Amino acid sequence: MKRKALPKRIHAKQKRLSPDDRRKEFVAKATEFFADEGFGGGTRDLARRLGVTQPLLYRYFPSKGDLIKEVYRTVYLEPLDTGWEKLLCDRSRPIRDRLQEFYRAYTAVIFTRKWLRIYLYSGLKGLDINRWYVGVVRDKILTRIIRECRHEAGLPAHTRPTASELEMAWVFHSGIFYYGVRKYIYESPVLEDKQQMISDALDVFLAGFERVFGSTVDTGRAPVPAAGRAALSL
Amino acid sequence: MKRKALPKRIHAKQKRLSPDDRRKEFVAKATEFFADEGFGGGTRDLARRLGVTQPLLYRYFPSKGDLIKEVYRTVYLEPLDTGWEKLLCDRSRPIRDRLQEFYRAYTAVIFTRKWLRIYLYSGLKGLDINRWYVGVVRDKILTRIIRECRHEAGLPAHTRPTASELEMAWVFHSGIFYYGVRKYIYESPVLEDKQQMISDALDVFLAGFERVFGSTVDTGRAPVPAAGRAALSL
DNA sequence: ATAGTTAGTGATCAAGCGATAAACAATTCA
DNA sequence: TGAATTGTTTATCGCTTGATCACTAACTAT
Repeated sequence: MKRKALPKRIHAKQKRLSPDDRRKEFVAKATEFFADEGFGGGTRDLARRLGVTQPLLYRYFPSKGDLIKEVYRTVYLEPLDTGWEKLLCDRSRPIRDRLQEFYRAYTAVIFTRKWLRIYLYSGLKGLDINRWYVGVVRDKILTRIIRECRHEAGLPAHTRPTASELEMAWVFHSGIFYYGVRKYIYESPVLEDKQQMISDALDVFLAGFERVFGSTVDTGRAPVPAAGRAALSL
Repeated sequence: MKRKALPKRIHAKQKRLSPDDRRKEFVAKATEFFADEGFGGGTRDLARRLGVTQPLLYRYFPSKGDLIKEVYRTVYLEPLDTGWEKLLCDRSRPIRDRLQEFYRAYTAVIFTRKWLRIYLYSGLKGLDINRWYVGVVRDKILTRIIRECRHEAGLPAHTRPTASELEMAWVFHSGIFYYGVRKYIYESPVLEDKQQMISDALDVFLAGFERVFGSTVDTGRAPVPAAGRAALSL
């Protein structure tokens, strides 16, 4: 591209990017690379994919582990905190709309081959950042969802969710999450229309939640239907 | 234990097991080992855990890959096919009981650190056996569940499930599945009572399914409530 | 007992790994 | 222009990996 004089040695490509751009490029492509190969992938293969030589990586990152940490940081933190909490709590809109929009936006971020694979790999490594992320989902998302569901059902919404309620929110959330795993990790055929999946899942969850945990306010049913939470009879 | 005369060399332990027992022991412990370390774990570490030397592995398995294949086989195939299909289709019992018992049994098999980790690792490798397993779950479990749900809701139960119905079964199933992942992979606190989680999830799913996909037969509601499957309004 | 078979071991190879040091090339500034 | 600086490569080190080979010791059959 931009080469003044032919160097004596035949260096196929010598870009000489600004350090900051180079670093960002390294982290971005390393994310893809480790998503594909797992974190056992070699630094030589990674460098080949980057179009540079392997030792150059060590000018930008002290060790492979540090590069990986940076990959984690960008994957986990970059897409987060985009006003989702406020969206979930905006009671001027119907709860169903809020949840639908939230999950549309949330899945638009995490339903990529890259994100899901890095997430699963880091989960298998038992990393702290993964535990932290699970905690964030629980406290910032699921707890709010339950609060809003309670409010909708005419239940007191200011107390902390019960363990059972939280668990149901997890089951619902994980069900949606696994749609992405099936599609991008297992590469299994899924319902092509993601929005409909979310919509249906929401319908099932909201209807079921109210019926199982809801009060008598607007249903006329007993608070906890006997058939609904019956003990296992076998 | 059983040593006639002290050998000249100090061989700490020389068990000399029958080949068949040895092989089984190797596969079993290799499963645990790879579940812990991932399939990148070294053969030397594995051998150390087995209490033998590394070359001995190659007397029983031509290569590390072959050993791993055998691990897959035992993990995936061994616990399968225990009459679950018949259980699901036994219409002499209430559908809720059947599903509850099925998921109690199913999760008793797969909710182990070992099973879940091997499953996730193999999924990330994109192995055929993993795709096969996903197909089995879809055809042998979820399709039957939907058929029974339809029967329960007074819908025709002999036609193949729609893509939407199948997707909802996946969301439900995955939600339960991920309870195990949260507990054994992320080691995150979960609702201690697994049975209650299953029970509640079932209640939500059954109530929601009937409301979203159900007919008018026993509910007196419109077949597809307008509010239930409304298009997203944003 | 003794010969034959085979489970198990120690030593080692070639290849690949992460990481380092020194040489070189491109840019910047005097 | 020439010196200093910094990005990039070549060459290489020490270590680990999967795999192999020759050998030893335990079991089996006669």
